[in-house]
Amino acid sequence: MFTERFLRDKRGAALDADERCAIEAAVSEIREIPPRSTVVRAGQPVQHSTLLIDGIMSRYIDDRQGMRQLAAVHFPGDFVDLHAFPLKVLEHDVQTTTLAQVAIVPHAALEEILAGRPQLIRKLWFATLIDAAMHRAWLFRLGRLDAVGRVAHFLCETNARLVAAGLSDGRRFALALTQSDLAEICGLTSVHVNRVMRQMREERLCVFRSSFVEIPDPARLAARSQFNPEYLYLEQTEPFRSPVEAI
Amino acid sequence: MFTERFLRDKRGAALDADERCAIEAAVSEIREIPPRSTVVRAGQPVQHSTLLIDGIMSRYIDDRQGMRQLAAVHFPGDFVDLHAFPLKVLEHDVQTTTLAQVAIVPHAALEEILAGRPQLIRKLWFATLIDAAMHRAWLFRLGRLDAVGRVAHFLCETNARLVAAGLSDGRRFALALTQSDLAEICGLTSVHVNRVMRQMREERLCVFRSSFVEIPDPARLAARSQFNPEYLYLEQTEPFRSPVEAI
DNA sequence: CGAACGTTTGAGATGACTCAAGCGTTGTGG
DNA sequence: CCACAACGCTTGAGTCATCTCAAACGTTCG
Repeated sequence: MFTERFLRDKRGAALDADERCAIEAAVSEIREIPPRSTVVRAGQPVQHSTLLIDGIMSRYIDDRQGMRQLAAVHFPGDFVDLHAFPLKVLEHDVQTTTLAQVAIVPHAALEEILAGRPQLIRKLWFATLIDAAMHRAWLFRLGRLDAVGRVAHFLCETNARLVAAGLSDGRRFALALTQSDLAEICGLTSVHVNRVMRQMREERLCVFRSSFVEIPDPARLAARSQFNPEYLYLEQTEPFRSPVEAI
Repeated sequence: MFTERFLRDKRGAALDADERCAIEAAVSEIREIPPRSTVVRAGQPVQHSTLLIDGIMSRYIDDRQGMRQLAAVHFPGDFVDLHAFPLKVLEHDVQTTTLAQVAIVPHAALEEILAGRPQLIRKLWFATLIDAAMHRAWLFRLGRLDAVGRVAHFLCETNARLVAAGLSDGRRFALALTQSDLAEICGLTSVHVNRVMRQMREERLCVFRSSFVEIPDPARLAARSQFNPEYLYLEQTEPFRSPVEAI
């Protein structure tokens, strides 16, 4: 079901059968949303949150000149705008990046199922704090890495998350992002992302072509970008060790 | 008392008398911590959280070459590492920046007072999500602003937060940070921060000297840095309007 | 008085940006 | 079924913001 991937593989926060049933019961609707559609606009009251079943969504802040900075990218299993549940209003926009299938969870229904389940509240809180931990990793990426490092760091993170979601084998995965998306994630221009991708290809760090990422040596990519998966609070971090490190 | 400033001025999340009493009862100890002391180290289990009463603390991630990226700066009234309560372990370090006076809240005691207070849980959750919203604003700052914009944005944010805490009159406030601290906040080198400060002084955007900040025209500084205080979820945003805008 | 620390300035290097153009693919309407 | 528009990718040339390295200066504190 659609709660299958939510919090799975998160250290000590995986949902039990009752909690999954409860969340599924709180879903009012399953919906398909076209690509590049705004789901939540900054400053507007939010009555429900969306659990992403399929596709990619993102959260971002625009500047006055039309430049955009992404603050998060969401993959299947993410409770995209759960933040809006305690906050009531968001200060940023939420958009589908690709065609997305989502489960709508009205806040009123969420409120009801949380009534007798203090542990579930704690797990939802935990989930939002992992988002915050990812924000911090992104701050490190933008503040202290060069262009190649930033892209590499993002791809390491994405690989790790998709492995946890069962959507990457650790070296290859589908990723329906454009070079412009990558630029908005990494605080770069799309032109420069293009040059970075070429360099990474030449150095055999990673190949990103036609919505597909291939990482020949995940440990080398992680080293280049100082990627340390601790902040994802995953159950086990084995998949991120290279054969060389593991020996 | 030391809970006086916590969540004050936060839209719809201010503590009531009972909640403040409860938190104060949960405090095990008031402590002074010398400047530049590490309070929490990444990866180590945390048993208590610290409510900052006086001074400045910060949370950061170091890279391999000794460069540091701050992810948050905390002022009096902030529940500094409340994140550690649901997370149990942090993925970043927490340090005092100046001499700090803190109230220690053991997680076990916090657990007890939360038992019969679902509203308080919600408010603590809210408080951690405001930190996440600040992280997003910082991402925008690092990803899309130039050096002057970044420093200006940080000073606008700090001014707004200190106004809410009663520690700034909206134009002048004490800020015991070095130019190196500012560099670690803004993803710059301290040398460049120095040049930026000079430029801002020359353009009368703001003067930062001997731990004191003076902003002649807050609206102009906000415009230069595209600062929009929405993400701080403050009760009223009046103090951030310039006389010109207000008319 | 000297050490430590923070600030200030200069000169030169470089990484990322801007502007501009061309190319390839996809989808759509004549 | 072709033409063309729209979009994303690629590349080049030149510019500019920020960095690095280096040195000097001021202040504080023991």
